[in-house]
Amino acid sequence: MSDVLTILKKHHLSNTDSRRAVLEAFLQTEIALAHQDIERETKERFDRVTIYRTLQTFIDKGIVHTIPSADSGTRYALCRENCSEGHHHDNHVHFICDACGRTSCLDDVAIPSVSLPKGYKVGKIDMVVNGVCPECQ
Amino acid sequence: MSDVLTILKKHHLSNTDSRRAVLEAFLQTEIALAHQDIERETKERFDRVTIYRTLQTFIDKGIVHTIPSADSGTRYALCRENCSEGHHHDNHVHFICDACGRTSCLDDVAIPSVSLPKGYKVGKIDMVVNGVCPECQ
DNA sequence: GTAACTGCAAAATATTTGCATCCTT
DNA sequence: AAGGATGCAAATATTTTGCAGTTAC
Repeated sequence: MSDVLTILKKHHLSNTDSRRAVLEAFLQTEIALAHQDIERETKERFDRVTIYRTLQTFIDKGIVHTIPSADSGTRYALCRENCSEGHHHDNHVHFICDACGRTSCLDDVAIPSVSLPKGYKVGKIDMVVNGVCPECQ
Repeated sequence: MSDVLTILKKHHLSNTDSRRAVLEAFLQTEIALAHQDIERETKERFDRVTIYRTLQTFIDKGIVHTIPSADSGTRYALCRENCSEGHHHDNHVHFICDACGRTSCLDDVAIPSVSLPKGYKVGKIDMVVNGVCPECQ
């Protein structure tokens, strides 16, 4: 069974055209995708709204995560492991290349721990590095 | 001379109503402000567009910085020090409270260093912690 | 067959641009 | 006086919602 169907089954999601196409778009790339990238990758076969809803479903189920950014818009990437419904565990650093604009997950770089002042309860931690990627050097 | 005028003068900006009002809004709060917060704080005296342009000017001059977020929209906070035109040096952790929704700068918490794989050139690093703030515990 | 998913229309929200006018220096 | 800043109108972009028709199981 294909990866795509495995993922859908694992998360108890029905097997629809748009879910398969969006998942395939993620599996075929190393980088994080913006909503617009996904429309293009799926060859405009699906309505914009359907893609928004599909992405939201995937986020709810722990299949993809969003990457924070101050400048560019929201980007999405596959969760590599351990994410379950309603609870993301992404613990890796994200990298945004200022030259090519691409966002990627550095799956092998763990977010270092940080200690906050007394009274703060820590949930999720995001770390986003901007710079120049190896391809653009 | 007021803080506000000192800041404007330091960055060679003309002394206008909207710039004074926006700066005062930042000086009167501990938390990061969204565009909409600023409209409210300045009592809708200024056009939405003017506030966008004022904020962009402040970012360009190194007076405020934006805080990345995956969910909520862009938020802005004063740079405490060391930022100069075209170059931000914010090295502190940002905190977003999931209970009250407020975003704040933890000026005393430095972003820990992280080493990336060979080939990546590091520019800016952002760290955003989500959780529950002391007031909401 | 039924609940869930999709497409379309439209609303709501966010941000940018052009231009004429006004204000700061 | 001159250049920059502002307000208004409008364009553009992004995301959400309602609803009727379609599809997966």
